Formats: sequence, structure tokens, C-alpha cells
Amino acid sequence: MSTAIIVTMATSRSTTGRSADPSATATKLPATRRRNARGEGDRLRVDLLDAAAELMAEHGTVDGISLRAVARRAGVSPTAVYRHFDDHLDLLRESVAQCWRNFYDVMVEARDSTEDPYDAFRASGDAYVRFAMERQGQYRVLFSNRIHLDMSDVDFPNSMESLDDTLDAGYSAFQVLVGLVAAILERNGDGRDAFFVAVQVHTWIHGIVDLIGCHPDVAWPKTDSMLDGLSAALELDPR
Amino acid sequence: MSTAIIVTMATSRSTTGRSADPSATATKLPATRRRNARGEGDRLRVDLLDAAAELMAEHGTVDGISLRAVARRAGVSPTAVYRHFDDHLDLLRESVAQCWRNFYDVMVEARDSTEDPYDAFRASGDAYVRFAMERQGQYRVLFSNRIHLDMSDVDFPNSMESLDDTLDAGYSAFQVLVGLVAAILERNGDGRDAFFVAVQVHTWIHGIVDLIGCHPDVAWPKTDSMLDGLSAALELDPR
DNA sequence: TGTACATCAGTGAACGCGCGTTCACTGATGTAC
DNA sequence: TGTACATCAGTGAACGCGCGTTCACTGATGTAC
Repeated sequence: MSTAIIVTMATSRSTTGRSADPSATATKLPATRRRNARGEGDRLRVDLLDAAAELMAEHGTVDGISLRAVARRAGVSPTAVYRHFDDHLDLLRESVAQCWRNFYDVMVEARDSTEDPYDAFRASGDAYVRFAMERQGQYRVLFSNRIHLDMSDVDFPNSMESLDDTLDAGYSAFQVLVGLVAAILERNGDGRDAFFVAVQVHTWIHGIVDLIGCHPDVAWPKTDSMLDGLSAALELDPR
Repeated sequence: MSTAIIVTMATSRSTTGRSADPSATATKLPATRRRNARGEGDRLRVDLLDAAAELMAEHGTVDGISLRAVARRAGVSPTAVYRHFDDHLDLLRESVAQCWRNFYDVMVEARDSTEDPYDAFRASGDAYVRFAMERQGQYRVLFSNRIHLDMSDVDFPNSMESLDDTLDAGYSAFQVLVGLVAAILERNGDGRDAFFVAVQVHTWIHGIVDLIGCHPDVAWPKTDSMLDGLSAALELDPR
């Protein structure tokens, strides 16, 4: 019986939604939510962060993502957001923090997938590119967004390993890269500074994924050959 | 007498403007315009493109730049915009086209500043980085903006040399880079593909300026040493 | 076992704002007679 | 040389919209007695 009621709600909702805002409903219908049970109100918080992540994935930027749009995507009224976040800015800030945690997890997982330093480096590079390609909007929010939300008071709790609380996940992810580069340089008996080479790697990979992402119409070389070219030029191949 | 009237207008304008929108007037007061003389109405068009470029420089993105904000910056009522542009989108499209022309001019000027291929390459790289740093917002609109305005019907007239009308200024600017790289490869007797190496150069430079621009708080190496590292790793130095 | 009540998870109306766009207009200026 | 008039370069009021935020509310559900 309750199922029948929910179906009716969903139908009437999507109909009115379509007439009110055709472009929004064309890509995705407002989610049909059943209200959370008594003790599970915090689940809406997760749903809102997911909804914001989806919108970031579509927009590729954090401005232009309205509180109302996030609520709409989560299938909830705008006012419900205020039960879990202070205001619009707080919602966006927490959403970006969530994206950083996701990115950090992906990097660490790739690094730990193998013992060999060359394989680990290549796996991380592939994972980086895959994250940037498949979750382009989220990637851009992290690395190519000039809007600066003050993230200093957002804490990054233990996701896969314990994070130093004074560092944010972005810096931690970069430290992973420095470690990977350092391992290769040591193996190769290469005296270069691991930090500098890691910056070289990161700037170059970022340029590759950002330019290709922003100009998909251009006939770019395959990303695989770009990555091969990168590790060759920077001498991070096995010798 | 007419001067006195203009001064009075300007005073009352800036006063009301300050009370209405303090943040906007804090950075820049609305320009005091004297109305263009009879045959010179087109000068407003240039003023509007300049105003849009200024706003791009501040925002770093094309969305969020409202027609009303551009008019305000140019010291003109929103409706006056419609005398020169079809609508909001048309205004933004033409503004972006103007940025592309500026960038192309800068690249060509740097290339033509010397005969030596290594010097020309380095001068262009410096000019690229300088453009990206000094006009960060405009740079990002060109190279790091996912919003795709359909530019296919915007024509890029002869700026410093005649442009093939079927190509846009962005592609032309990239051809300048391919030419620079080809000259160096030829001089060095290097058999690599100039297009592929030019893509390597561009992706890397873009990554450098974009990452540094987006994360100015990070302790990056000097851009000079990054550029040195780039030409060394890609073997584009004199041999 | 039944019921009153506090708590929880939200909703819906309303506000003032800036936006893109339209419409009717204004007032200076060059030009035809 | 004087004047009527067309043109030009804009202005100002108004519209409907989505926005962030506020306020008072609703109705289901667990719990104390």
C-alpha cells in the first residue's frame, strides 16, 4: 500500500517537474526518496553530498551549483539542507572535501596494488588519468578551480590510512606521488630531487588531462602514448 | 556647463552605486561615460568587450559574467548592450573571440622577436607564461573553461597576419608552436614528430601555469626552472 | 498493554535580490529644404 | 541663414525567473508512564 502511494507521488512529481524545468528533468528525474526512519536522518547528508558530486561532475565547477539544485537532485526540499549544513557555502565546502577524500583513496589504492615501484608509478598515473576522465567535473573542482573555498577547518578523517590532520587530502595525495617518484629515483640511482620531479610529473599530467578534457574536439594523441612520452622524457622508466 | 552636469551625474551615480552594491564599487567605480557622438556609436562595442575582458580577468570563467555586470562596468544601462550584441550569449562569445585574438597576437609577436629558433621558442614560452600569469582570468577562459560556446560562426579577421578563416585563432596559435618546435628539431637533426612534441610542450606548459594559478598557496618551484626543466626533458635545447 | 508526548525528518509559503529581456521613451545632432 | 525632421545613442520601468534564507508548520515514530 505504501508502495502504491510512493509510485503516485513519483509520477505527479516528474510530471510537474518536466513542465517547470525541462532541461533539468531531461538529464535526470528528481530522485524518489522515502523519508528516512527515526535514527537515520544522517543518511540525507550523504545523499546531499552525492547529489552535489553528481552536479560537480556535470558542471565542472563549484560556482553555479545552487543549494536548491542539490536539494532537487536529492529529491528533497531546499530547507531540508539546513538540517545538515550551515548554509550554501558549507554545503559546497563539504562536497569538495568529499571529492578530495575520493581522489586520495583512488591514488592510495593504485599505489598499493603492486610492490614494484615502476608498476606502482604507472598504475597511479593510469588511475589519475582515469579519475580525471571518468569524473571530469570532480577532477576539475579539485585541480582546476579558481574559486577558493576556505578549507582550513574541514577535517579529513581516516579514509584508507590515517591522515595527518594538519594536512589536507590534496597535499597528502601529492605526498603519495613524491613517494612513488622517490622510489624510482632510488632504484635507478638517480640523484635528482624527488619533489622537483614529482612537480614535473604532476604539472604535466594535469596539463594533459585538463587540456584534453577542455578541448575534446581536438585530435589529441592517445593518452597512453602521452604517458609513455612523459615517463620517457622524465627518465622514470626501468633502466 | 556641460562638464558641470557630467560631474554632477558621476557623483550621484557613484554614491547610489556604493550604497546599492558595495563590493562591486569597492573594486571599481562604474565608469563615467560621456555619450558617444553621432557617428561613433560603435565605440561602445569596444568598451563592452574591454569590460567583459576585465570581468573575465577577475572571474577566470565565462559563466557568472552577467550582461548587466558588463554594462555596469562599461558605465551604461543593460539595454544599451542590445544595440551591439544579439543577447547575453552573443556578448560572451564575442568577448572570448577577442581574447583569442589577443593571445594569438602575443604569440606571434614573441616568435617574430628573433631569428634564432631556440631564442624564439624560449621567448614564446616566456610570453605564454606571462600571458597566463598576468591575464590569468583570460587565459583560463581560453584554455581551461569547460563551458563551450559555439564559436564556429565567429570570424577572426587579420590581426597581425592573415588567418585562414576556417581555423580559429586557438588552432592558429598552436600552429605557431608546431612551427617553432619543427625549426628546433630540424636544427638538431632530431627525427621526432613536431606535432607530437608540440602537444607535449603545450600540455606541460598548460599544466604548469594552470596548477600554479589555481593553487598559489603551494610552494612551487620557480617557473623559470620549470621551463628549463621542460626544454631539457624534451631535448629542445641547443646541442 | 494503552496512551500521551517529545523528538525527529522533514515541508511550504514567503522575503528580497540580481538576472535576461521587452517595450516605449528621450534628447542631442546632423541634414534637407 | 533658419527650421523641421529623421536618425542616432542611448535610458528607465517592468516582466517573470531562480536564487539563498527565514519562519512557522506537519506528521510519523519511539518512549515514558
